[in-house]
Amino acid sequence: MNIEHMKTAEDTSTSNRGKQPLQERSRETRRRILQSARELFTEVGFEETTTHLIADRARVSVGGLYAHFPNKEEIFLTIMEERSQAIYEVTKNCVRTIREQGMEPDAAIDYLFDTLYTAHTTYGKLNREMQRFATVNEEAARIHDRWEVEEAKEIVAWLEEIREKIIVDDLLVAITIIGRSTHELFHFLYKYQEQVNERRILTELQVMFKRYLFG
Amino acid sequence: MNIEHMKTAEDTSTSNRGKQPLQERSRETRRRILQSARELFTEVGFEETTTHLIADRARVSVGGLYAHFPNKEEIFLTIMEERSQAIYEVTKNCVRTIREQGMEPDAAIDYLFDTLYTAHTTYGKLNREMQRFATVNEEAARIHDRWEVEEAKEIVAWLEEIREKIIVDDLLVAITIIGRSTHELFHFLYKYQEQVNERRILTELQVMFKRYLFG
Amino acid sequence: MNIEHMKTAEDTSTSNRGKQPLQERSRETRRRILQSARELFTEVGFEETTTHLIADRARVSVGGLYAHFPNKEEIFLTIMEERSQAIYEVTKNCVRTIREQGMEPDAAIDYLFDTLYTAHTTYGKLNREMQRFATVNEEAARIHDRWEVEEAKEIVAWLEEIREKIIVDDLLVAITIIGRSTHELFHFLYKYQEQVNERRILTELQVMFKRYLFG
Amino acid sequence: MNIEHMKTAEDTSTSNRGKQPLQERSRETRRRILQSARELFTEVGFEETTTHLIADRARVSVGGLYAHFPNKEEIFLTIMEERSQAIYEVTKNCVRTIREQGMEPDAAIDYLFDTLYTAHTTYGKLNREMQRFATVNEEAARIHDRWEVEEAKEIVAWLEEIREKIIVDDLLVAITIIGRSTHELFHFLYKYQEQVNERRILTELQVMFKRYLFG
DNA sequence: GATGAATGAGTATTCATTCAT
DNA sequence: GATGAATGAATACTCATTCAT
Repeated sequence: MNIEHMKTAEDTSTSNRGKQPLQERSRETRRRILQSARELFTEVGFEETTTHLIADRARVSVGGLYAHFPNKEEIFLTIMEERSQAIYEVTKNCVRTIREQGMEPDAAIDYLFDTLYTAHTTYGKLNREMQRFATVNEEAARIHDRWEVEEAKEIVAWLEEIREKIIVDDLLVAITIIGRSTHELFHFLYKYQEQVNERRILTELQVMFKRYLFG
Repeated sequence: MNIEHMKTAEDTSTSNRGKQPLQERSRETRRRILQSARELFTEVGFEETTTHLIADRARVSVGGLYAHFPNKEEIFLTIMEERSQAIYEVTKNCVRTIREQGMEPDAAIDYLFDTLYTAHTTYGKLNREMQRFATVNEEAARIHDRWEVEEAKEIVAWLEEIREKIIVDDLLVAITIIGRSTHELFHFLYKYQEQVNERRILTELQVMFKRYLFG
Repeated sequence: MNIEHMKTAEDTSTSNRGKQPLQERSRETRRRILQSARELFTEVGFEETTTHLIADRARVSVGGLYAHFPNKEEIFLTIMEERSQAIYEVTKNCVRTIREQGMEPDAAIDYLFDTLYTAHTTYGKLNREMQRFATVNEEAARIHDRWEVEEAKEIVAWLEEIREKIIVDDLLVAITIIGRSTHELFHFLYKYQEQVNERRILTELQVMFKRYLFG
Repeated sequence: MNIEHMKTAEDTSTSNRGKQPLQERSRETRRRILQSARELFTEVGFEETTTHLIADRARVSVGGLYAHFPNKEEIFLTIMEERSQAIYEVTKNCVRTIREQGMEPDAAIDYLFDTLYTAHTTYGKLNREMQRFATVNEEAARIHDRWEVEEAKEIVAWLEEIREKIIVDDLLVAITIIGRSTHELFHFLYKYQEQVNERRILTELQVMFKRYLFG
């Protein structure tokens, strides 16, 4: 992850992952496959999700799967791409709102993290599976890193605008630390939400970041 | 993970995972099996490590594996237990040294994190695999949580001693956040050590935690 | 084996053991698998028949086996069900013929046992394997008992019609004894057919039963 | 099984099955092995009884087993021989008692079958396992047949003495039929003793044989 | 394009037997 | 003689992928 040389996500656009079917019926089938796969990856993880399981749930034949995707891995990567982009969009919109409403830094941090937490929670287990996959699979690592950089860029751009209020030297390093910590804690909260005080921990996390950024 | 009701790890000591062979030859074999398995789990992860692979590398027959461990899972759990305890011991010794040398809080944080980072780096990928395994396997989750609690207790005990210097309300919540963030960043550093400025990020992490705890 | 509460076999019909494939090619494969398995179970018994052996002989891949049956056990049970039903049909038809032709009891017994012996001989060793399997496997025991009861019902029904010629009190007990003895002797004859006078022993068995039933 | 050319069991004496250890300690070990194996074969059958199980129960090492017997099969055969002889002795003693007490044929049949049933019941499942083993293993078949002939000879000898009361022509064939039927029914009674009227069926079996032999 | 039957290499695990100590 | 650690061939079963229809 070369955080220095940021490229925009569009450069290496992923829109042509798998085949791009021309007909409407086919697009609908592809959608159903992705939907089923996303559910299954979320419920039981990548390894435990068999191609038969995906096909059955999508009401497609196993062979049909391979008309749309070259292999199971590529199905996961497609979903990973989609999902990463979705999270990026949330961040981007957050930052826009913060700007438009001229939020105070403290309030902005609260707003940003609350929103992201909600976005994360929807596919809690899938996020973890994506992170794990990036450990094992080169292409997944590329996707993960690319979107992480995109997200960082959005936030850094905003922080630049309020640079004088920030006591941290290296914004990129700061965002890296904050980003990774956040993801880990989000996952922790997702997993132990029954046993810990979710709100309490989320708030404390915001306190830590505010103290770090603004003193 | 019930961080409130802390038990000491010794209570549920794991020293008798697998069979305890009587003969020296057997103990040596067991050691070789664990060594090979540890290497393979680190290199390619749990799923990709086959029993034949472990056996071959340990210069044991497949059957031999099963004379020492009831199944592949138990081999992993044994290694996980061992490794978790080792990390805990490092923490414990750190805290002792901090106390004995009467270190200043700031210096203590630096010392603690530098030491832990070194300890982590040795088996970087294995740590991640352990964390992932805890996601999927109940017994692994128990081991993970148990040792995490032990570690937290050590650090909290020290923080209590310098309570007046700390501006955080809930020490347990603080340690949870710090602990999780730390593990994640350690893993990040391990993975990208070639591409990022390791020292720079580690220092910045310490800065964040110091600001959070001491203002 | 509750011989008192007779249900008809049709109630718990087994026709849907394994998957019912839709395509003709698939049905043909299933037939080949059952054929090979039947041969092998007959030749070497259940334990010694490996899934690879069945697959090879059926000119199917191992995986193919599992597309048609969930496991090796179920293959055996399917064959057992089939075979048990076949024997039952023979009995049923015998009794019908006896009735239609108004056979004398003595002649009827001769006819019944000769016919059943022929039916048994075709799969002599398989019958024994089935009996043994019923010793070890609950479902096999159920199948065995169910069809034994069906057979007994047919014969008892006929005996009721000629009740006044029978000197035995409890027809059910009598049929149980006769049935079990018959199976055992049939197996004996099958095994030692080379070394003993088949006809001689079969005749003598009929004599014993006639004397027992009719005095 | 050539029932015509009867040899005495002593001819092919089995006394040298396995090694004949000289020392007392060794004989004691051998006894313990056979005892454990007999129990296990009875409880779970031949296949399910592992050499480790036998060794553990006999408080011997696995290797120790092989000092006394060349393989697992031979352990079974030794037990089979022993057990067959024991049953033969019961029959022999029965016949002696019948003779000494000058029992009437009817009473003698009752006495014989009641005694044999008791003898069988003690190792019900083991008997079945022996019979099954004789199906699969040549040597086991030889043992089975040899002792069956011995038993038959004892009974035939007695029947010869009361020849004028017997309406059956060929005593050997009669005894074969009776013997096989008896074993099968004994096993049936052993297996279903909870669900059927044991006494009722046993009595009826005796009735059948008496009618057959004496009219 | 779609189907689903078929493939077969790959997996964890078992267990009778051997043999160095 | 005895031990018990070690062997390794063998087993049932899985599943991503292919391909004839």
